[in-house]
Amino acid sequence: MKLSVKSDYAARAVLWLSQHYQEGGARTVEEMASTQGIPPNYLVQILIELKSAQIVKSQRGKAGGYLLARPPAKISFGDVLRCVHGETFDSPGLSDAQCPAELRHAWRQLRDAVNTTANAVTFQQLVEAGADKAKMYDI
Amino acid sequence: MKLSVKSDYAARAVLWLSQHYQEGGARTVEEMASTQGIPPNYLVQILIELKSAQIVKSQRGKAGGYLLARPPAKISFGDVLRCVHGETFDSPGLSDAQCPAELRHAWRQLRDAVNTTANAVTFQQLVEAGADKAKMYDI
DNA sequence: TCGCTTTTAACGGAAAGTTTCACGCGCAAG
DNA sequence: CTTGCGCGTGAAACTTTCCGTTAAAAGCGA
Repeated sequence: MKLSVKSDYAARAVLWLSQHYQEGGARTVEEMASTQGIPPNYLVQILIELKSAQIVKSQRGKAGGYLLARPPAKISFGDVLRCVHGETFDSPGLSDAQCPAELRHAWRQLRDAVNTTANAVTFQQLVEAGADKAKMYDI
Repeated sequence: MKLSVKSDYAARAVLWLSQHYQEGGARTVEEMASTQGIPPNYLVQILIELKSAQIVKSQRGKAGGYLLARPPAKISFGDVLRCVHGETFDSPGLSDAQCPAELRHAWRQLRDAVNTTANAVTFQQLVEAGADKAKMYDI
């Protein structure tokens, strides 16, 4: 089960915004795209989806750009995945009546496993993990 | 993250072969396809992949067909998923150097969660779960 | 040899994913 | 109030994967 780059791009964007959340100002798409290695025009589309999911918000005009809609501690990995793809995990078997009941049960187990772990990871945690690692190199 | 019908078809096929494992004989593709609601010509391709992964084996000629290569207790859900798709879980971020280390860690957590739960489910368990449920209706 | 089955390769339409382009809109500073 | 900067939006072009079909080759048993 291979998922597309879109979710990776989205996660990078949210992580980067999380790392700059303290500073408060809005960040431009261009800066985000160049530092994260994402095609700028594609990133725009992703950010719009993230915005309609209330994960980020935007400011227009001069000094405009994007920033998180809420603190990184309140944004989970699952939130971002659900925004980009429909669900964190989905199989045709889950909605096909032809699929045997015992098999659907297995699919549900997988879905639940992904959901719980994805919901447990917040971007606050990721930022702290990155900061800790950076601190190690400071010694 | 939506996965294709292919894995569902493959799981149904293996489950069905598991349910007939005791009887010993080989089952034809045609029978499998019609009872499980799978396009026969597509099922052929899937079975060949399952065969090359040593999950099923085949017999040619009259009274030919497919049967499991080993007991259902030794076949996990993860085995079938890995056969059909490359891995049970894969994100571009896992292999892209551009992806921040802390993010890759999150991807790994998800991958590991899927792997462990998918490996924990055997087709023996699924068959028993189905049999138990059938027994309930016998009363 | 003949009929039954798997095996293999190739084909093609449909859908999704990825990227780029062009132009309209809103805010704020000058 | 105009102008410049950056977001907003839709659509086009392109690539890749998915899904299923077709047809011919080859093995096995009677």
